[in-house]
Amino acid sequence: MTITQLKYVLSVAEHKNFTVAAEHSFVTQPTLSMQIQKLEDQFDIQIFDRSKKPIELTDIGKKVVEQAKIIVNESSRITDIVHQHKRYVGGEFRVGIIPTVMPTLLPMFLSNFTKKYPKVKLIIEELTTEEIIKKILDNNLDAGLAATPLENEFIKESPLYYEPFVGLTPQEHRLYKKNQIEIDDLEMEDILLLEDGHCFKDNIINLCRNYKTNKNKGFQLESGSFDTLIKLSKEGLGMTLLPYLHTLDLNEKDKKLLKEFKSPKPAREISLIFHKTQLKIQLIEALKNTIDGVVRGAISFSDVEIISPLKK
Amino acid sequence: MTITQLKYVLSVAEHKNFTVAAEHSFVTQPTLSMQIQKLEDQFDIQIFDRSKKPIELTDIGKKVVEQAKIIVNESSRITDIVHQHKRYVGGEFRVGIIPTVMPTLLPMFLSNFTKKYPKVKLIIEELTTEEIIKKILDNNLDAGLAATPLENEFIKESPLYYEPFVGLTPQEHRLYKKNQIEIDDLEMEDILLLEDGHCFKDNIINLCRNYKTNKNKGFQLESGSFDTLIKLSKEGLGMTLLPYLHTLDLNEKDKKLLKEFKSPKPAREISLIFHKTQLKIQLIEALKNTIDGVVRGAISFSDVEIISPLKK
DNA sequence: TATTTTTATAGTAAAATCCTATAAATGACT
DNA sequence: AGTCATTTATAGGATTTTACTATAAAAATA
Repeated sequence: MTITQLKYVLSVAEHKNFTVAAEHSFVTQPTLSMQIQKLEDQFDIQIFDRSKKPIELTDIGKKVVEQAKIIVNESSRITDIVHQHKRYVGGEFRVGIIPTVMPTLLPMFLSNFTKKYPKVKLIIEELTTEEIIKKILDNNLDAGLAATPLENEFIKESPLYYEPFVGLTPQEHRLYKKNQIEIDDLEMEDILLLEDGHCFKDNIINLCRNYKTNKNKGFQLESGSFDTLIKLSKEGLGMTLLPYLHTLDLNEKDKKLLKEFKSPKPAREISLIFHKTQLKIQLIEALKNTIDGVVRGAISFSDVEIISPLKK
Repeated sequence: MTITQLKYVLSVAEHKNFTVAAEHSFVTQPTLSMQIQKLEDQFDIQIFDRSKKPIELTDIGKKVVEQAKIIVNESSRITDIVHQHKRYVGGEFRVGIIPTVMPTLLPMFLSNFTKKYPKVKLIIEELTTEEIIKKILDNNLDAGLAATPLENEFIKESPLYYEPFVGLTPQEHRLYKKNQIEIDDLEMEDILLLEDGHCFKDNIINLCRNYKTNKNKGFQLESGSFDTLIKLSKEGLGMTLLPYLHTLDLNEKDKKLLKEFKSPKPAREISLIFHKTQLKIQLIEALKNTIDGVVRGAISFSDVEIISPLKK
């Protein structure tokens, strides 16, 4: 039994197809087929049921795949251990970023990072907080950028910045006249929210819920992007709340609609998160330092009240 | 990197010698040396400091060895998983037995077991309870026979029998006249005990401590074998306590010195113990069934009071 | 039935692994 | 220091393994 064979098995288990699996493993299909056959012969088992289309795992195949995952995963850690020892900053670095952070933060640090660490192959994925956590725990992701605190015992959080919520009120809105708004001013019913899955939505819900009972009237509108929310808001459908960094690239006209909160401003905490075992710690620290550097100029609120991003 | 290379590394780490390691790996020394060099070259590290005699691990070498242990261990589990699926009862089966159980129990089941399961290569080691637990947790042992309960969260216990303690009193002893003895009769000071490390000693200490404060006078004599204790006892140095099965092969003269406890007799619980993950579960169940079978005829006390084998 | 897609097999080239023989290095001992 | 013994490294070749190309066989689709 070799690690290579196990990788081939995992590839077929993933793609349910020998030909595709072979391509992803950068070998020809006969090579992969024969190695898997060898493994099956050695243990005298069938890992795959080739009669089904698409190919299925047998009962014992499922167990073997589970164990193979562990072995391949643990094997890949040796490389990390060596890199860590050498303080080598390079190799693949897979980072997940939540959608409400991606468009504002990524442009700020991406080119800086790739220039400073040319040997790192940065792989960025836009994912929800739940997906990021799951992938970090499964070792399918090396780090994530998400709103915290997450209260997950296996995940470590390293806060990067506090991003206040900023109100955006249409001219007809009851709060339009106010210079600054307060949490108590908010009425859950007339706030336009992002669709489910975005932790920013949960941030807002928690923000309101902290100070008054949620009347639970159901939200009239849910959208996946702030741009849509802003447009709808300007149509007079209600106010909305934006994360601070998103307000920076509004046009001058729209900026007039913004309403800051009174200090301490309610804010979300954005952190670099990663597995407690701290694999690829140099890469993580390199990324943290890079983001710290670019963020310092753009956002540095300290007198804030952190709102939880968790569904209650 | 291959699993074979990692095994070679572990072998050298264990034996601190390439030549010896090669023998234990059933390859020639150049083969092993070259494979280790290949691994070192691939990661561009030195795993071993060959200038030291005997060979030492480098700092990074230690980390690599730790990870290699995990990988090799997880790899070996695949075989177990396949065997388990096939309900195959065979292969190596490593069992640790505590010294006070070994001589009485092993002869009872050994030949039965090897006859019934000729494909199993049974490897028996005499070890203390602590050593058995450690080795089970490290996957250096598949099962153990020890006094329970152990209160270890990773170890499962499957009780086999309850073995009462039996007193042995010399003729001059104050208890010699009694027909049956009671726990309250015991005086810690005049009981001859096994030396430290035997859980049977802790059994006895717990037995006495349960009913009267230990006067902590220090024990006059400690020995590693019951035979010695019996001889010393007959010299008039005090009474001693034996596990029931040990009393069966005393000569007739000595048997007259035995004093049973009143029911419920204090007893130790002897269990088959193994890792919660239940690797090699068929083998474990095969062994349990075999022992159950032979034990039923020899020992079947039920109205007993189980004494803890743990140091308090 | 013909066509396409997918997996298995055959034969061969490339590579990796292991062996024997031997050199080099290290330590021990005279 | 010089010799011997022990241990690790190197060289060269045999064997085995892995991977490739080409193609057959099987299954699914049309």
